[in-house]
Amino acid sequence: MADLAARVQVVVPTPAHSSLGDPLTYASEEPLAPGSIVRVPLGRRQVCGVVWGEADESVDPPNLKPIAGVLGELPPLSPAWRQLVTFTANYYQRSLGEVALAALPPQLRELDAIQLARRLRRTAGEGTGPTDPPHALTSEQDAALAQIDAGRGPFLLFGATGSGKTEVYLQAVARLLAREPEAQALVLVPEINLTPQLQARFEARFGAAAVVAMHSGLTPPQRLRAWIAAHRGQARIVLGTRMAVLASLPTLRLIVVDEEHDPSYKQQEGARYSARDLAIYRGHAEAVTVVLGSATPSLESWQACRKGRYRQLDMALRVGEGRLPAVRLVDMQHQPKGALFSPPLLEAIRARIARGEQSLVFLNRRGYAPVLACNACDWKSECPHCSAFRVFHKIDRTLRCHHCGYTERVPRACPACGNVDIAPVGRGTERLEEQLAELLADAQRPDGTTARIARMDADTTRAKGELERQLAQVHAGDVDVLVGTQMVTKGHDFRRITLVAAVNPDTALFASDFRAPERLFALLMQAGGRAGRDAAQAEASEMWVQTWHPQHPLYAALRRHDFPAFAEAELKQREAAGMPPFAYQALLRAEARTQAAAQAFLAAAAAEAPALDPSGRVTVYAPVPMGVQRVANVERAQLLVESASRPALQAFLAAWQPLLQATRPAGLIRWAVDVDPLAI
DNA sequence: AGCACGCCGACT
DNA sequence: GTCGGCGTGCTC
Repeated sequence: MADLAARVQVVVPTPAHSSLGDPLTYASEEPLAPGSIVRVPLGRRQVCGVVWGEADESVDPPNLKPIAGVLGELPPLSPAWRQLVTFTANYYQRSLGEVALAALPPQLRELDAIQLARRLRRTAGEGTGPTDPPHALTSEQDAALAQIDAGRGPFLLFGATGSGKTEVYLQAVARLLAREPEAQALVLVPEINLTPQLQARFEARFGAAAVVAMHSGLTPPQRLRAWIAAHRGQARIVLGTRMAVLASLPTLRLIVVDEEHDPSYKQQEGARYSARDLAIYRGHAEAVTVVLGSATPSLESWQACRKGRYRQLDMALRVGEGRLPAVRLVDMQHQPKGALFSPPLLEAIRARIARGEQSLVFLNRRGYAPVLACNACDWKSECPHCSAFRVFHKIDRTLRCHHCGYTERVPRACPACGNVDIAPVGRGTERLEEQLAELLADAQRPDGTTARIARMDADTTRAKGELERQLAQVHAGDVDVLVGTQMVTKGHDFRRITLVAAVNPDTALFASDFRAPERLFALLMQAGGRAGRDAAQAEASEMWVQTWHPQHPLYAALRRHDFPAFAEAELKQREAAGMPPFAYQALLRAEARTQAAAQAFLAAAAAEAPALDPSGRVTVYAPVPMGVQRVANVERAQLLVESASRPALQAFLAAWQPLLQATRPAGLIRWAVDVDPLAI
């Protein structure tokens, strides 16, 4: 072999459980700076990797391969970025390479040095300059900003919907850039859908050239361009979804996490990180100001404020004359049996239609009905590949499995007994739309025409551009009643909506998932926030909740728009039950051919536990099948690990990892650890 | 995770 | 007789 003087350690995108979790050693003609992006041979293929350091001279593996290429035109990734990746990999039990490469734009993996050089020469367009001057601040906004200016936080900006949190973010960024023109700000939002609106506001304020978007909806070249602009410190403001928290930002000074309670911040596959938690870590490690914003903060963040770890900034008032809608609870026990819409709600919707106002009705279930059942035998529309029912979609007469996607035409007769009398059980948004159309057939708009009802959910917005088209329709006033899943409650600014109704939210009150009430409260508050955004209509705005438990404390707090009371009550329960945020959790998940094989792996893993935790600070529970036990013919089971001490849990997981790698029973397909799971 | 090699069922 | 199923093993 040629004289390759240097040895470098390189992280490559291999999973932690492949026994290739550690950096690999390669030969190089010259030393390479840590953080350099390289291409290296791995087995029979070539992969992208990141130089992590110099290899120990004493070890001399027999078959050192040489580095295949270096993307030398890019500055190396900074020590701070590598530290962030290291922390993320350790904390979430993944390999360095998997996290590092997931944080780089996918196209970077395919380019060689020459192709990259060509891309780098292409300069970015000018774009429009700022058009929107700073708005006048309320005293609450002013006070919040003063605090953000004075300290690093982390801050929790607790502001009602409509209290002007976005203006605080904008001016916090403006003040930062005025102070430090080279600084960078990172603004995170929960969903791709919400980036265009926010991007428009930031571009209007700072000019298009200052802002780049970073999310999975971009094309590969757009993503590469955005990443490079951030990495070279050219982009002043990076606006993105959770993935953006891992972006290379050499002069980062401020991180904003909008709607910090939103579950979308937790990645649900691969490295299952929480972008909100990593933002906090990054703020701490890189001396960066962090602002979390929400009208309904996560109980984790709320508790951190109570303990003085975060600084709470209150903004209780709506900007202008706006006020939060009155909450009306309909006691369904006093309504006609089996009615999906109670008469008073229906009446309220009619009144809105007659006045030319809009209503928003939501139900968190797609399709026409969740199950189709035979009236003669016990056949139900089970999915042959999953332990779940296929959902009846009337619109194209299909039965669709929402877990594996398996779709069939609805049978003419019962497949089991031949009976033609098969009927939908339960209801989804399609059926809601249909029933509402019948019930409101005689409702008249101010001009005497009939009411127009539309539905918006994942099914109607799947096609590209459909979401925007439907939103525009609502804005234009072409819709009187909008029916949808909870996607209609997120962020969209519907000016003419004066009634929001939750048709059947009770299920979350008694769900087995201990976070269900927290999510329900946030959902209902957010939904209520859709109504009465226009000050002129705020008086008439109402949030309707149909419930069988009108006396439930959650609804009592909702009625007063009293998140603090809800949070106090919920935290008290969590503390008594020893649940997060008073305990830290991790799940070990296994997928296998058979349920027995999945559980055997988990049981073997659990058997190792006592030796790893002699002080007994970590509790390992028994393996259980997952809620939906079988998906696409794969059996799934999981095991909960819990500790009151985060370091104890972390130490346990770190010690457990190599043992898990060694346990490989027959039939096991894969396994993964989920640290700080959102649902168990 | 890829991507190989390696042994058992239905097609030209 | 081959094409191809996916089970196990390896990658500096």
